[in-house]
Amino acid sequence: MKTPGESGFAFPEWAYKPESSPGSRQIQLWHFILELLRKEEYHDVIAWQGDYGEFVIKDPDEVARLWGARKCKPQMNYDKLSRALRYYYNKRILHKTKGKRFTYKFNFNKLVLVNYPFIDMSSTGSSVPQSAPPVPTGAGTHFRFPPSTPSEVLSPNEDLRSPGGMFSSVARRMGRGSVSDCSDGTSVNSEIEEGNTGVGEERGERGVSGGGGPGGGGGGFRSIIHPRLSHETLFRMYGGPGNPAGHPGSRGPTGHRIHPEPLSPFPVSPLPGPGGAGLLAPPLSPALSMTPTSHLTYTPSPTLSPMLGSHFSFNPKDMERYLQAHTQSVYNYGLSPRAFLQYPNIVIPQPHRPTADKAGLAGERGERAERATTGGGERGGERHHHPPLGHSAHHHPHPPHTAHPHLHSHPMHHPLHLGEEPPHMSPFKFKLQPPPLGRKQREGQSQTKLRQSSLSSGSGSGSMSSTSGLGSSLSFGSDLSSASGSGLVSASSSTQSLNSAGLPKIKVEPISDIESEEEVEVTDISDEDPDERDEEFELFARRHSRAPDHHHLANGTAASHHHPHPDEDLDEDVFKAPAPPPPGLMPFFTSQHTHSNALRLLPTLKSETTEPGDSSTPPPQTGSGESPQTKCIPLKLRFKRRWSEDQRMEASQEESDDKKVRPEEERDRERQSNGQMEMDEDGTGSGEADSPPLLAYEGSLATPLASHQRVSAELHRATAQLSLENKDC
DNA sequence: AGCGGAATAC
DNA sequence: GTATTCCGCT
Repeated sequence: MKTPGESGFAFPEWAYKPESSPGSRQIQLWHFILELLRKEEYHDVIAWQGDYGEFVIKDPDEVARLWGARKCKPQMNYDKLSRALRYYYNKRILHKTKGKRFTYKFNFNKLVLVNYPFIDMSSTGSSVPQSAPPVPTGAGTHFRFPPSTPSEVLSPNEDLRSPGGMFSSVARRMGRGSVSDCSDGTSVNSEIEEGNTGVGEERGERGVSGGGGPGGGGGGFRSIIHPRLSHETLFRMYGGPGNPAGHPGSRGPTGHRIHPEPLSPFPVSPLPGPGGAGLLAPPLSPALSMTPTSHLTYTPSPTLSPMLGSHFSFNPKDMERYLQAHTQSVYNYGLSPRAFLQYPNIVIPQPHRPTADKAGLAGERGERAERATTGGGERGGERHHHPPLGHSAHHHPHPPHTAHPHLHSHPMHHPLHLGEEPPHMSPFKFKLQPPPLGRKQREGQSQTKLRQSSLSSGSGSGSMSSTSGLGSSLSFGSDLSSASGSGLVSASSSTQSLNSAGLPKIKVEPISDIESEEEVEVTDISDEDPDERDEEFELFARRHSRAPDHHHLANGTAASHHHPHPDEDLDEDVFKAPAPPPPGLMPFFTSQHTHSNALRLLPTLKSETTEPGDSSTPPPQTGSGESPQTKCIPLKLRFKRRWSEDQRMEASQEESDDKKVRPEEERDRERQSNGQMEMDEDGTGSGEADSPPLLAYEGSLATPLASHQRVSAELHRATAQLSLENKDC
């Protein structure tokens, strides 16, 4: 399916189809929600508000009505609609903002951040608000993250959250897809159309699609990522192409968005990219991120990157900005630190968060004004983050349990650490911690435990929470390490390093992510912190987790396989793939993304890595030595892949875990595997699989040492390196 | 208000 | 696989 391979693009075939099949193809509620959110006409019924990605349903009944109209379910009501919304919790597409009525939040952070770390901000030109996650640009495309217009309430700074944009492609898709709509198959707008009736007719079709004109600013975005999903959507949202700055209010219905390509389903076609690049990526994910693989059908492959085709352009400044933004997001939104992992060396300034909430909510409308545009001003240095959020502060309120102190104190504190977080300044990014127990173990020890008491094991088994944290961190770390190759890696790396060097014979099994996921999820998806973290986490974890068999690590080749889950693969690549950096360079960019992207760019590499484009293609051989290219690819990578595959198997469980039950079979499998795995004690292996290393980021953060300068330098280096990679390899 | 199980529709 | 419908429980 996925396939884009065929096309060469990332987009799956289905993407091109308008219609779609049932199931997922039909318009999905979240798409619909986004659609409404992007339209000014509906601001009275639903609007962005609060944190990034957060929206409030001002008129539940109306929203339900609209939805019902769209789906031809006259009996629809908020209760039902909300049920549907709740199903998204597990998928991580959404979560409830606790304490706020009718307020939900999209999990964009992870999507963006994780998936598209590199973005060409420059192209965008505008500065990105911190909160807004950067968007990747496609080759030609630029995404604009920041929302152009906030629908409503954004504070000036905060715009970000509100994605004013639209996601044209999605919309289109929907439109087309909408066939099923009751309304008429035709309309593009169908979704809303109904709304038309109700609300405004004008919104007409065109509106829907809008894609983006680049309007103002920057954006043109047409690109997209994945058609199907949300990537696009998401991005667009942020980007707001239409006008980003544009503004909203003003534009009339007509104005709204114009879309260049009304027909095309995906707009994007676009991406003219460079070679296939065009595409980009698939994305990320929302699917991924959002959905764990299994959930969404469409799962796009996470592949990669946006960068594929595109250019990778990013300049240090941008990166900084991005990082900052990212940071901000993390802080504000409680993202997982993982995010930082990518840039281990970089130190990001911590955002300030205002404690106070944005009171703004109330004032929404007035505010909405144009803050969007301005956002940019600041820059990077420190953008203050004005965080959007006041809410950040308030969020917490809820639960004590969750309580993250994150607020004020370090941002990092997320719960992850739970209690432990040694700050460490060491150069290493990662902290060593004991790896979490394998699922099996855990289970074995106490199956019950998990649920019963998270606390129970505390350290050993690790309480759930803790465990997760660790696990993730570790795993991630490993990735990083591999990627970077350089010193960054610390602990975890050890294992990997071996791998890279030689190959690993070890099979590591990650500890299950599951836990972490579970934990998080279990705990509360809703919570911001946890959530996000989870999500990100998930991404990683999932990928890894799926391992099938462990088999052959030794070979290295094996890996290749791939195919397994396209998504996953991609993900893996994306995340993991670290190219081996030239030895000296890259310390910092090791991030998987980078590499992966780089790799992708390179044809040769590609083969190995699986491509981005499509997941479908598995790289055939990755044999180790085979190709010259190989050199480019680090053993580690291979190893990882392999590993990941192995994990996948397990992972699959994870997903399911998330929620609830896993099949026993899997469990068994896991157990077995675990048994093998145990070795990783260092965590490397293990951890890695799943999780990202918080640590790492912690460390980095913690270390003030790195200064911006340093960062810059690194960025430059990284850039340089990338170039190299591209060329060469 | 919100959650989530269960059955069911598509 | 998603969403709808119902419904009992907080």
